[in-house]
Amino acid sequence: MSNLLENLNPAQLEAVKTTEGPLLVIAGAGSGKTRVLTRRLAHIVVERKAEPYQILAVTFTNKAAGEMKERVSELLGGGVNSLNVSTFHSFCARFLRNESHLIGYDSNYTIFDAKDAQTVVKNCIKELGLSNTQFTPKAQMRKISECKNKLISSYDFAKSASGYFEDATAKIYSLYERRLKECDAMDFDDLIYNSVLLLKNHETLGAKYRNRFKYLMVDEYQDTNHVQYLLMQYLLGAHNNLCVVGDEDQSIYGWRGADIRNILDFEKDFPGAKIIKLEQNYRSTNVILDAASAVIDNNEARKGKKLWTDQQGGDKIQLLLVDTADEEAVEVVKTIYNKQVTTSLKDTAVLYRTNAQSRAFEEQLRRQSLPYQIVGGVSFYQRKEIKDIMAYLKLIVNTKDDVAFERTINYPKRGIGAKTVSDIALIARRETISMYEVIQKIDDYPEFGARAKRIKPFAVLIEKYRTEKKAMAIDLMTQDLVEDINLIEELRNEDKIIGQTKIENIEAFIEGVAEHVKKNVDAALETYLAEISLFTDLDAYKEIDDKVTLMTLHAAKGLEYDTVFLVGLEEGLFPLGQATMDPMALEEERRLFYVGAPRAKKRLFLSTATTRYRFGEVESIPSRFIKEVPSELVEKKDRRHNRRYGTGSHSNQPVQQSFFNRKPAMASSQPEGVHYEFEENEIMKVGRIVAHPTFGRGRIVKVDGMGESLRLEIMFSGIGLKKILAKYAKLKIVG
DNA sequence: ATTCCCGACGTTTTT
DNA sequence: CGTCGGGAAT
Repeated sequence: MSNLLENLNPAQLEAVKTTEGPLLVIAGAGSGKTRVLTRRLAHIVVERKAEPYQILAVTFTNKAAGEMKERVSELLGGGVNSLNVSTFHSFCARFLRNESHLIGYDSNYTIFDAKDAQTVVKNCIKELGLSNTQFTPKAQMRKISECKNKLISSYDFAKSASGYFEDATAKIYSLYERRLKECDAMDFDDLIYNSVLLLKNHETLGAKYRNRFKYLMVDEYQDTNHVQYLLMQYLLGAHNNLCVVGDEDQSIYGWRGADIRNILDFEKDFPGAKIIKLEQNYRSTNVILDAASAVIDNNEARKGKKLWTDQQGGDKIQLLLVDTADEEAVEVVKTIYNKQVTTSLKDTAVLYRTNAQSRAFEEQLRRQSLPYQIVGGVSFYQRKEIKDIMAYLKLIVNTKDDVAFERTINYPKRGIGAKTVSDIALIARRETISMYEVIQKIDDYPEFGARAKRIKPFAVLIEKYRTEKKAMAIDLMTQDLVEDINLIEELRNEDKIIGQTKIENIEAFIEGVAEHVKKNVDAALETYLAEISLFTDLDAYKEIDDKVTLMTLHAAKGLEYDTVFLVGLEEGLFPLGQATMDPMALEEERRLFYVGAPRAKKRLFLSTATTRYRFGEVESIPSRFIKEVPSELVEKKDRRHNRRYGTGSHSNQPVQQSFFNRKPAMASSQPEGVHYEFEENEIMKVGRIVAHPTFGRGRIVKVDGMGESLRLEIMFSGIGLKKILAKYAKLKIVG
């Protein structure tokens, strides 16, 4: 197995061979980080320093964990199942399955996703009688999450809270915690938070795990937050064998509590730590690296590192200037289309700052019949129909899960209205039992009259599957359940067209369960649910298909493509909104650019539009990041119809443009500063034939309002009458 | 209980 | 254009 140490540059070799004591590996983009991590792990095993199960390696995504596991397994000649390579969240979830009884949780506790958690917060705000405009679930959830990431309990928070707003948040936080506990549920943050508390407060437990793991490794260390940092501290035994790999310049999760100090202070935290820098890049051309380096050089908070490559030169970076987001998509797709001959589609990616930007590209790619896939956005497991069926399964596993109860009790319809549900909730609170328990004993509560009859079958149904899940393969059980509740029928009735895709999703879900069963005979529903609760869309992504990939910059981390289009480089979009005002946030945006650019191996395209719709139509000015790229590395392509603005010039007079008046304006190449005040109705009048991106062709039958609030009623062939707000619908006039 | 219509909101990034 | 909540109609 001596080949473990072959084909490594000196720094990489050093990192692989340094197995003892604290080690920080600073790994620039494309510097062979994964190679080092996997070789190092395999090296420890081969040298018999530890058994595979005594090594713990943590990453952030399931995908990264899966890859690492696979590659280590290959290096070791396969068949090694006992490797502990997992994400922070899944490691903790498993840990808690074994140990959560110590904090009063059942081992079959439920994991609430972000949306479930927010629903609970919303209910708490309502229950406390607080104004839901002053206290939005989103903002409160964020504060709670922030606390948990810093290991601040609701109790601690309440103690230090001052003023009306903080007091209210404290109340929401503690009620939220109580509700979670009552549901036997944890949110994402709890998984790590509770694990840390357990290790901290139960000395014997801590000792057990510290004894067990002889080597710890953390990938993407720059993205760890405080609790994650603590988790590693509590797992780290006296041997001090902690290896962290990261790159402070790639820290892009500050908004999720990632604490860049973890990596910056590593030497302070672990005296005598060895530091190895991997600075040779094996991925991108010199041009691309120079551009990325030049931009990141504008940041203050960094250790300083210089990436280099021996691939000299390379294609210049193409800067594309266009008028609108739509034309940006047209130009990008045109370029992809022409490049197909030289670059296969699977080696091409379009990266953007926000998911909302994907639409225009999707539309154009579809128009050109170029296959594409979107990574991220609405994940499969977040779709309504999937969450619905999962809610049934969750309730079957954990009847205390009131969120699942409320989701399933009247879907598909059983004639149980809001009133009955809130009555059930009230009694559940009063008796401190779960909502499900209330309906099980419904006859005991005189509050329910004849209505109770309608609820009973639901309890019978759930009980049936609680028994069935013990005796039956879970894929067959799920299939049964779907038939039992008539879900397919229900979906078909809701909407003919949309229903069909939902039905397909349900079928795909069942297929997924079946696959899981194939891999794990006797698979338990409990563990399967736990697993998929931590899945993301990213994890399913494979680069096998020959498709163009569309995703956010965040999602692109760790991936690489021959050709990359970095789009929407405009002030306010990238860097995004508030970040332009806040220096720290701006640095994070800059790091995001630094993460994104070297995703390109050979060719990098940047693009900017001069107008873009974001909350009304606003004029965009080019991103400062464009100016930070040395101009000799850039080739400019101006595809604007109306070149009123230079690349860097600012127009202090925003041009009021709506979708409708823009078209004629462009055609007639107007001089600067002209306002195009068309009477929209001139164009959008009854009888006109228009094309809608999703509904197809249709005829305008009614026009209402004007300007921003112009409303149209359009009769679409095959679909029917639709009411549409013209401001948003991307309509084209056809006749 | 359910359905439908209106207005008000909203967009970062994700385990 | 989505989702959500409120309120009225059925």
